[in-house]
Amino acid sequence: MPRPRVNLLSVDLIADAAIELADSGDTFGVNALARKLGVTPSSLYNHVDGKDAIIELMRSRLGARYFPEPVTGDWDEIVTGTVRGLRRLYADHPLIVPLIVGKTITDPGVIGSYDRLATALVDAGVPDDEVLAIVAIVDAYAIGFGLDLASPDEIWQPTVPTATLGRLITDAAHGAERSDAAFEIGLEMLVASLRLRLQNRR
Amino acid sequence: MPRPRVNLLSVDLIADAAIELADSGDTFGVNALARKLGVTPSSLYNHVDGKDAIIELMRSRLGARYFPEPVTGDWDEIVTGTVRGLRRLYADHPLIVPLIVGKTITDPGVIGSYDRLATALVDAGVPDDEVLAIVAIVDAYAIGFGLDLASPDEIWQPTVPTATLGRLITDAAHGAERSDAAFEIGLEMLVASLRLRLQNRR
DNA sequence: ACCTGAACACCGTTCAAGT
DNA sequence: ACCTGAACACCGTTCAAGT
Repeated sequence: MPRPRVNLLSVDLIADAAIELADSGDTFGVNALARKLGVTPSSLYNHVDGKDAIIELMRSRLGARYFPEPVTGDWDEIVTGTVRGLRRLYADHPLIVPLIVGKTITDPGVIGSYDRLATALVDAGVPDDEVLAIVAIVDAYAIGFGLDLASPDEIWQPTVPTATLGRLITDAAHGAERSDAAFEIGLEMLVASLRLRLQNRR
Repeated sequence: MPRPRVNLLSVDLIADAAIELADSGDTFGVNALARKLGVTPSSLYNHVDGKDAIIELMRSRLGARYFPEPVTGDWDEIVTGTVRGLRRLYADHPLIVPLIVGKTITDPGVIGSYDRLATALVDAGVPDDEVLAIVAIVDAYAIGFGLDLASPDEIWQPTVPTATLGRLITDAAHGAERSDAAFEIGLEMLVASLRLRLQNRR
């Protein structure tokens, strides 16, 4: 019964199924993932090192998918390219954001992306002790918009009368175009602010 | 044996213990919380509606503690006041951020804070369909800096050589003052951008 | 009204046993 | 090398039983 001639699992299969499971909205977990793959939970441990490793695997796989090649160019092109990529990733897979937020990043590919961003900022003249903060801001901006795209009517759920919030939430058709426009404006603001900050430093 | 003459639990006791537990870094959960309170897990359900309700209770209690009175003033004062308050909250309790992020906000006090911010933006002339996005950005900015303050050397953990990131992480003494300065600069950038955006709309 | 203790369905993880 | 099945310690939640 055990061990069919052709393998049932692989790291890639697990990663893809994990992403699908998270996207579906069902509660994410090792057991549910095994169920989805038609396999016993313990089988997964032949390929992967537990739940956290699976989550890191999802980050890695999505990173590779949304950044098939390194973002290059001037520092501002790297910033906008990276933020736009992250935003598409989070917009397409908003439900993985709560899963990965706050978890340590180890995947070499993803580390490489942040490293190139940090290098570009250093090369552009940003003082060392501010680079990490700026990278974090850039990341937070993308995550924030990803979460916003997810479903704003689930972020705030007023149980008492409100002056403005309740009306805005019900009014918000929440079209992708409108959110896209707001995102681009915010990104321009971000880059303009960084540019200003750089000029003052030189 | 059960039911001592004086109650062992109350909503406030549970909330405070939950915050302490989360801050301690031990894995957060109903069982661990009950253990900390010297009580059976099922006892908690006489006062509180389960794990998610406890987390929302933590948000409520911390919100009341860090915003003892409503933030008032012009829209920009409300923005800066709210962001600074949120940032102090997240900086003092960084480990609750992963717990609350992405979870629906229902607490009337916290809803009220966001409602006042939204109202101020509407009054200042921000178009309805952009207010929610801006509120989300403001929130993401505070959360991002809260996470950043937590422990940056745990966010990125390079396993391969890096050009810049590894050096910055080891160099970053990560003093509170330096992070404070970066936060204030970023906040000024944020408000300046919003102000510019408002002028163009009028 | 408030707490216990038993029970339930479910976690994530380990490991011996099979091929 | 890869999968199963049993086992483990642990979840969150419900509920009858006690005072």
